[in-house]
Amino acid sequence: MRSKLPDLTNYYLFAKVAQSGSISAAAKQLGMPKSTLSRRLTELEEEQGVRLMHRSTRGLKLTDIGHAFLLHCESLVSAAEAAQQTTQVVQEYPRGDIKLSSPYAISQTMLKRLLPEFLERYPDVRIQLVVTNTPVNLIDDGIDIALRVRPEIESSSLIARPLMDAPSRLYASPSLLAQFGIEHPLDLTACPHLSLHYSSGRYRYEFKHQETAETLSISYRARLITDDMMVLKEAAIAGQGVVALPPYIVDDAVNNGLLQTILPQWQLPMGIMHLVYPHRRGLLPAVRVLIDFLVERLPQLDPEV
Amino acid sequence: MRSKLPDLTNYYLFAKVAQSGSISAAAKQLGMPKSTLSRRLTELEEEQGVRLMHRSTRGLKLTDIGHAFLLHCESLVSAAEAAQQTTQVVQEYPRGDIKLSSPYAISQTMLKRLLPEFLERYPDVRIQLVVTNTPVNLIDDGIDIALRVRPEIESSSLIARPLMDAPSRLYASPSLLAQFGIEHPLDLTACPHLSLHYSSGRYRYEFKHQETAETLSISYRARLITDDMMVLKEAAIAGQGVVALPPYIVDDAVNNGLLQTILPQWQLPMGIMHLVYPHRRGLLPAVRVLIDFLVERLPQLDPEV
DNA sequence: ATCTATCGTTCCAAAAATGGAACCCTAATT
DNA sequence: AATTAGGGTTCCATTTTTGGAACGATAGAT
Repeated sequence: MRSKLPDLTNYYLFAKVAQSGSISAAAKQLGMPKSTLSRRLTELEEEQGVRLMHRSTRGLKLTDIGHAFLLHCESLVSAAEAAQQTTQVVQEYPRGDIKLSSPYAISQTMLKRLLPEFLERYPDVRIQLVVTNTPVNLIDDGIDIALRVRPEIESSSLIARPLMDAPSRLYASPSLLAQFGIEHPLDLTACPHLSLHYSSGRYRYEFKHQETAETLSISYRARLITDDMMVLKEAAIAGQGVVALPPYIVDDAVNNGLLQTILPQWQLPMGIMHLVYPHRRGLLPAVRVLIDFLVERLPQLDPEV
Repeated sequence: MRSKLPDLTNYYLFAKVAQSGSISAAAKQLGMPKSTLSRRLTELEEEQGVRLMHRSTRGLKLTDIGHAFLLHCESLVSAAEAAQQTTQVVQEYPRGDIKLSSPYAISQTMLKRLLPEFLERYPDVRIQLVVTNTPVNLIDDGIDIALRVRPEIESSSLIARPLMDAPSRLYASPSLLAQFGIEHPLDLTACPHLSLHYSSGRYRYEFKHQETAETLSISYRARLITDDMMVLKEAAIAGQGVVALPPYIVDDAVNNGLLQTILPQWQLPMGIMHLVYPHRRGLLPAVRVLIDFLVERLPQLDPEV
């Protein structure tokens, strides 16, 4: 434990004065009054209990100890300048490392097409893409930007930017539909289901009729539960059950006739795809341009898989 | 020119906080209120324009840039500690380098006998003995202690410690005295002289009778002028002239009958042997003990050559 | 689900640092 | 020898910083 903590700025000032050879010259160079400089050097000497420089009317002269002390002060100044440089260089233009978090689905359908373009445009930016369907803690995991799809944007200390609506629809294979003719939500109680994993444990469809606004809640027990939308898609194509997925995931399969939309009149809760980041202030250029890039390009992305 | 100079203490505080993992812990460790610490870290981030750490209710977590910044801060702290050590280690006990200045005469008759004892007593002290008869500028030449013999102690910004009176007396060889019977100062106008070099150019004896207090000033032109008292002594022994010298230089020659004291009733101006050093405050132990040693031992030194 | 301990931040009166002017001192110049 | 220019120091009203207390927020415990 230290009873009195030293003002390291005095070390820096001492180095400057030693270089200049006089307090007056150093004061002019530093743009500070010589009275302050004089006082702080005296403080430094008293704090150290040692005379570092002899005063005369024509300037200063370092003592032997002053010389030895100066050597370390100079390396201190170098370290300070190096530290400063690490923070300044990343602010000049987009450069440096970004850690981006995304769910599988978005990564595989969208980011894989967008990120190469971004990297091309900003050659000094490196991206670490963390793909996971489990919720991430931006701060604990050191994430700069996270892409999320949630029923609503949760308030938190993070900044959120909505990107696009992410509706889900029900899909099934023609073969399954042939087996279970599904004309109404209540018909779903009879057929098998596939589902994303919900940590809440609430496996149910919250339907709302798009014209009558009638609501209907159907519980189900899924035969296959996973975080991987692509696995669900393939299982659905194989006729293993009904599944709720975002259209952009299954559009190609629908176009090819491998899957069909079920109950188009009944809407499922809308998800909102958005990105979050820790704060607006002190946003690095690299992070800022990636946010801007994603905000601009993701909503306009043509879903063609 | 820098418009706003950074407070390097904040770098140090940041390093401490990064180590501790929280502001509260670091505040306790540093013995400062956490409000100050919090404020100064915020200052640091604003000054750098970058977020160095993410705050949460359970502590702090460095950003990537914070980590990079920390590396340099740690080397800054190391430099500061090394600097501090250079000033502290010489204050613990007498150790380190001393530059001591002395005239030839004192060096050859006194210091040569005293310094070995001092070095023996303080094994971690090194002495650089600068022997010269020309006046030295303590500050320009980096002298810690200077021995001087002057008619009076000049006032200056230096600290002076009187050691002993340094009277001069007139000496000559028996052969010279046989040739020039000297019974009165006026007899000196006829005989040859040897003299120390006086930059003032005033070569004269300022006599004062020790009983009548009568004064008498005798000018002379010396046949040999030098800074080296030993040369003068040998020349006097060789019968080349009358010379004014301190007794301790010539005592052995007087005892051996090689020289004789002239005009013992007439006193020459007293010199004062003293030592000077730049300041009392911040005196290093090594310098202090050498001063004490010289003040104690030099006056008591038995002149036996 | 509620409570609690502990974190970081904010507030504002008190304490400390600041800096322009005046000052003293001495080396270099006249 | 007298003068002057240029250096470091001191003074004190002003500005800035400080730090104990109150506050707000949240992760972990009950």
